[in-house]
Amino acid sequence: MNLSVSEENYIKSIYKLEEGQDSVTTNALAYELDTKPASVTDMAKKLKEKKLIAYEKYQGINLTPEGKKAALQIVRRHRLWECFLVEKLAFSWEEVHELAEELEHVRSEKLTNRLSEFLGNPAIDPHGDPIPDAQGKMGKPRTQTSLHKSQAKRLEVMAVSDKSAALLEFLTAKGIRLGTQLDVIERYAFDNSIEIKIRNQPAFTISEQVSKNIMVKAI
Amino acid sequence: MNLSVSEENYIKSIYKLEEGQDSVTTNALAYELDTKPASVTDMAKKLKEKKLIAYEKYQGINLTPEGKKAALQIVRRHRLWECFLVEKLAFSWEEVHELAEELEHVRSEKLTNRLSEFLGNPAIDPHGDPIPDAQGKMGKPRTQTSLHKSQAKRLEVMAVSDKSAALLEFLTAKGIRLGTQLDVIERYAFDNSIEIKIRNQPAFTISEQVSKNIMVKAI
DNA sequence: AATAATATTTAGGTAAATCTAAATAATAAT
DNA sequence: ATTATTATTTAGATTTACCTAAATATTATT
Ligand SMILES: [Mn+2]
Ligand SMILES: [Mn+2]
Ligand SMILES: [Mn+2]
Ligand SMILES: [Mn+2]
Repeated sequence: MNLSVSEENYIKSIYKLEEGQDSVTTNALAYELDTKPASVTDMAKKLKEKKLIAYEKYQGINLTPEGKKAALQIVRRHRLWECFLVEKLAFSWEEVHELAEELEHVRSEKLTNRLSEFLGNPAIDPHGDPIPDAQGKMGKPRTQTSLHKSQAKRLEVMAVSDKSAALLEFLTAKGIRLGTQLDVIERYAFDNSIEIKIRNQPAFTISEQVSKNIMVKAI
Repeated sequence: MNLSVSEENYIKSIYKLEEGQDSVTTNALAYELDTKPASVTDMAKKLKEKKLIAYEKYQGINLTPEGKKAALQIVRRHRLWECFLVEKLAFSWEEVHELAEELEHVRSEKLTNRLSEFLGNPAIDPHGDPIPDAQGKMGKPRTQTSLHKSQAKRLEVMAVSDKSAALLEFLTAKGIRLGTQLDVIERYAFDNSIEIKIRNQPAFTISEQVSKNIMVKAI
């Protein structure tokens, strides 16, 4: 199956939005891809024709097994390139998503597998997300719990779900990265903000929007 | 100046064909890009509009200084990725051109410069071609002499001008790579074939098509 | 159940990059 | 200097991936 760059971006976004939800909505996909609902409907017809998605008018979109397989290959390439950029070229985690968005479209299994090998077959990317293997097998995310929902007092940061440079820069500035351990000092019911503390540094408060996107594990 | 992938491929091909010639012909460019002359005329108008080429109906095509600058950046990315693939991912020289043809279109100066640094700022690519620096400065090819034209008896292979997998595989099979030293045993006027010998190995004969594409330096 | 609000699709269009076939210009051969 | 050949351009289509505006479905609210 030969996919265009645009088709690949759709497939990848559908895969992302499908998680949790039982089907992906036209508007959600348009928003995710920064395009218009009418364009999504057009592409949905095309991807259905190619048997990569199940789609009936007004019924939402789901990947077929074939579509999911394609999605996992794209995700694999995306995350491997992110690793490369961070580990070999010393990019920071907020710079790599955008570049990987382009590099992911170079379709060569040999290149992908050689790159993976070169990086030591990494299992997670710079944002804590698992990397599918050559067969498309991917471990479950190491945790599904956000700092926002977690009840624990002492936590370790396992992943970040929003990959915008804005959030990632903010976290870096606050000293929060993968593996960072922190204590929850206080939760404020009024705005769901959380006061946290890293090691011996002074405590500080983060908003709900931030804590929702930090995935944690109790320690 | 924001160029599409297609525009970049045109610019790069014009740059390549311009060398030696004083201008590039519609048909030559169509052949090089594996497209039709009518398409070239269309694109010529567009690139002229963007001031990347000088073009008048029936008069052939030349890069403007701006166009040349753009071309050198693309060539730089192409050749750096080729180095990466060969030196870090253990690809052979006949596999890398096609992959670099795609990777070259990821436009990020930061990525390009970091990649160059990671590779130790290489000066030549796996085919012996010089790599432009960040400013677009490129050393002259180390030699302009083909094995076909050279009069010398003892030579060193400096570059290969045809990047087709067919030729490169052939050369590899015959034990010819960059830096290989060889002796010319005989030149046959009938078909311009040449008998050569590498070290202690038995001599063999190569055709004119092959010897034309091997760039050499007398030693 | 009727109406309002929201979501989705359709109709009809645009821009980029290609194509084929036909027309025209430039060059080579008589 | 004609004529033939080759090169190039134009005219008119096609495909992909978008768009806006209008129509239609679905869902939520009275
Ligand atoms: Mn992408
Ligand atoms: Mn990532
Ligand atoms: Mn290319
Ligand atoms: Mn090369």
